[in-house]
Order: sequence, then C-alpha cells, then structure tokens
Amino acid sequence: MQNDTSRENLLFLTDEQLRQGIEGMFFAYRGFTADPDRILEKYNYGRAHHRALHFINRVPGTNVNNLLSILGVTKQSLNRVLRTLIEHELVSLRIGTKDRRERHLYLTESGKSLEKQLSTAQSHRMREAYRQAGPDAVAGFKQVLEAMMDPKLQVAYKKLRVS
Amino acid sequence: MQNDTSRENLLFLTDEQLRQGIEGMFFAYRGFTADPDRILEKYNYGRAHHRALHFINRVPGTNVNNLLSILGVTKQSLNRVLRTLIEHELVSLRIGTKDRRERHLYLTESGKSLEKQLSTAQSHRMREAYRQAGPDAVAGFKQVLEAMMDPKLQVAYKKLRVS
DNA sequence: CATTTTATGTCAGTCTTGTTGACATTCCAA
DNA sequence: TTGGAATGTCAACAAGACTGACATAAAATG
Repeated sequence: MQNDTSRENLLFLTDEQLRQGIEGMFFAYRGFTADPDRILEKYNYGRAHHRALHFINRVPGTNVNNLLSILGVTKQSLNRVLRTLIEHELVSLRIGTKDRRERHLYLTESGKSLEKQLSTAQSHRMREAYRQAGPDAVAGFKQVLEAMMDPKLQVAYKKLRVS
Repeated sequence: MQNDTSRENLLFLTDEQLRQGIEGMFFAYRGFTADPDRILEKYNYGRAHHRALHFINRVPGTNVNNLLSILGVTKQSLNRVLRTLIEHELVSLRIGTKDRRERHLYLTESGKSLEKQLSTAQSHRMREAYRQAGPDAVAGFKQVLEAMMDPKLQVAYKKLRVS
C-alpha cells in the first residue's frame, strides 16, 4: 500500500468518491420513481401499490408471505394495499388448494394494464440512462448495486433473475 | 441496426436488462438505507432527519429554501424535522443578517457527531460494494446514476460535487 | 413615503404507508 | 385429538409526506 500504483488503484475508494455514490443514490432514486409516481397519482395509488403490482406480475400466483419477503414490509402493511387492489379488481385472489391458508395472487386484465403503464414509464427512463452511459457502464452499475444489497435480498434478486 | 454487430451492442437494452436494473435499484436502495436506519431508530429519528443532517453538514449555513430544493420535499414537511433537530440541539439556527427572513442552518457538535456516525455506517457499506465491484464498475455505476436523475437534480448533484 | 406584492418560514390538519398487537383459520406434529 | 406453528385479517397508532392558512420581512410600485 506504499507504492504509487496501489495508491492510484484505491483512488476510487476516497471519502469523496463514497460521498458521491451516496448522494448519487439519493438523487437517482428520486428520478427512478418520479415517472411512476406521476401515473399513480392519477389513480390515487402510491408506491406501495406499484411495488405489489410489479412483483405479482413477476411471480404470478405468489402468496402473501413470499411477497412480504421480497417487499420487506410487514404483512399488515401489505395487506392494506392488497385489499384496495383486490377491491378495485386489479388483483385477484385464489385460495390455495393444497394449503387453504394461502392466498395466491394474480393480476387481472386491468391490473396487467396498469402494471404495463407503470413499467413502461420506468423502463423508458432506465433505457435512456443505459443508452447514455453505454454497455460497460451498465455492467458496472449492476455489479455495484448487487454488492450493496443485504445478502438475503441478493438471493431474492438472483432468484427473480433465473426464473 | 440489421447486422450482428449492432444487434449485439444493443443487448444491454433488452427488457430483461432493464427489469434487472429496476429491481436492482429497488433492492439496493434498501441495503443503502439499512445501516443508518438502524442507528436512527435508537434515537427515534427517521430517514428525513438523516437527509437533513447530511445536507446541512455538506452545505453549512444553508437556508431552508435551498435545503428544500435539494431534498425535494415541501417546506412544511422539512419544517417538522428541523424543529425537532433544533429542539434536541443537533442543529442551530442563525437569522440572516442581510435578509432577516432567512434562517441559516448549522450542525452543533452533537449534530456533527450523529451525522458522522450515520455517514460512517453508510460509507462502510458503499466502500465494501465499491471494493467488490472494482474501479471500472464504480465509474459505470456513477454514470448510470447521473443519467437517471431529473435534469434539475443533476445540476444540484454537480453543484455539490465541485463545492 | 405608503401600500401592495413577493418571499421565507411556521402552524394546523389530512393522507399514505409504515409499525405493533390481537385474533381467526388452517395445517401439522406429538 | 389436541396444542403449537403458520398464514392471513382487523384495529389502532406513528412517521413523514402533502395542502391550506398565516405571520413576518423584503422588494416593488404608486
């Protein structure tokens, strides 16, 4: 750690670099959620509804418990959101045949339609950011994101990847 | 856009790639806030307090309006947070000499101490993620983040960079 | 110089979405 | 078969967003 080369290699770990990463995450997350937020507002939904729609779409037939472990909120909190989505017929619920305690969740046609609208808006911004930054930057972006996750979330993330 | 080479170049813009980016942001942000959240809980503060402490530390003497434009919340919302921080003597307030409507904000010694604690925890995780991913990945990470921000936030971000 | 308009910050009340606690139902194991 | 564990629901509460009304200070206008 004393010669010039290794010191140069570690320049990306300076306090200033870390601070930029921290502030970058903060500002970027605002951009990341801005477009869906505008759409959700029109329907009087919030980010919590978006997250539920997204992951029910990704894992159709999932039960409440599984969704909880992905979303990282309490089941009581998720329950309120699910209740309104079911009332408004964006999500349908099927009681498990094998285990009748479980409720399996699916998007209805209108649910799919709203989810599509939201993910299109969000993807559009992501695509533009990717395009500006280029393929190598995108690869690095995903590496750092993955390394920043809690181990359990990293597992959840990878499971979604392969399925 | 018809030959193999350009098709290959655009593989990083597939729906699957974009989806991974979206879910990556979601999971990574949870990791990003997890450590400070644990510390804040002990003092009965929340993320809003952390954000205020962070940017008052970064821009000592800033006024409420400037802080608002960085944080992207309403002044009423920020006000509640500032009030408790001032009550608890983590933040001190000095009425502007030139414009006596303005309140200039500073961290007190205890404010600096808590901010240090929070930023140390957050930087630690960021450093570990950077270290795992390596310098090239970090450069890409920051490029994508910056491209994802709203233009106004990009400006705010860059201002913090040079100062 | 007086008065109106604009800007900064505060107080009060509401809504979303987190939280914990109590509970009903179902399954499984002793 | 009975007691415990798991799944999900209902109720009450807290943090932190929001809008609206307001006080004070500065700036602009007559």
